[in-house]
Amino acid sequence: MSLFTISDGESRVNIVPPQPFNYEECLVFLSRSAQEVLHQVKDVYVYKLMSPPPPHRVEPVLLRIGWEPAEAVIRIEFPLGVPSRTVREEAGRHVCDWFDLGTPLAGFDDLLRSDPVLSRLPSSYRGLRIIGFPDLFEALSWAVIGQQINLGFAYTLKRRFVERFGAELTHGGQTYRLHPDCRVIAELEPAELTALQFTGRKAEYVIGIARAMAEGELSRERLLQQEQAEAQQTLLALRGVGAWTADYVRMKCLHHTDAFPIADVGLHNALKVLLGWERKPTVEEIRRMAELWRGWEAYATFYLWRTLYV
DNA sequence: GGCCAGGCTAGCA
DNA sequence: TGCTAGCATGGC
Repeated sequence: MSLFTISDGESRVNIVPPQPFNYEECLVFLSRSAQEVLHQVKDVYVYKLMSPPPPHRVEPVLLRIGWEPAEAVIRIEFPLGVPSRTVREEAGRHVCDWFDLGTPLAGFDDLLRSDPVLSRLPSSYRGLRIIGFPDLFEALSWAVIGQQINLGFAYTLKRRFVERFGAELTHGGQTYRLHPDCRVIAELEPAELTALQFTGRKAEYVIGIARAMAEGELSRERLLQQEQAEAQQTLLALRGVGAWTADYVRMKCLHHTDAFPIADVGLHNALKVLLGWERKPTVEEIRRMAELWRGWEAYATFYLWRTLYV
């Protein structure tokens, strides 16, 4: 049985999310960077372009996602016109995937109250879900781009990458964009990415990953069929993917709630502040405090990151 | 100008 | 298996 219910209202799609679910908190996360190019938050709506599933590869579909408090539903509308039922259903699945509505949060909810560290988090976070990446190539590209550089510059690189190689659609004076397709990136030479100020290494990594995906050696479907540890090994075998990236991708794309990018600098900073320490905790110290989080490390990390967004 | 940034690889002991 | 130099660049 599915945790969420999608109903097709002909012109729009309603999703009844599982409890707890907190749309406001999801908006905070989605608004965290003014440099984001793959979605826009306006008022209480999120706009996102979705590539329709094959064989419906026609135009990308613009989604307007909102919250209907009276009915407690997530509502998806289609500003460019109502697409076919198949595409509407895909849009429903896409949003459920993006907002991680398939994960029952009751266990983590208990942890938020009982854990000595996590109970320090604002209770207003309750119902925040891991906003992820339905697209594996997007998840891997973003992780590689963000390695060892400050986030502001990471967003700059992503914006150039998306604007240069992604599909776009303009509506009402606003341009909406799709993440570049792996088949496009697979054909590039590193120089075409270093021209955007990717380092030589990042250029090689992203193109190598794109080629593995374009050739069918690597796919989200296959990773989802694997056990969590096996998926980790599959990801680690990719050049440019270390433990942090593999955990990040499992957390944000495969919905693995035990994924734990423990070396993450943002996680360390968040814990330092939350605990009121003078220094950042060591990885060993984090490992010990995370013993109680077993199975929920990904959500603990995501909630700790949330403290960094003011 | 120095240090840090949502790390990773290759080489070495 | 474990450690580290080197990578490369922007932001502060």
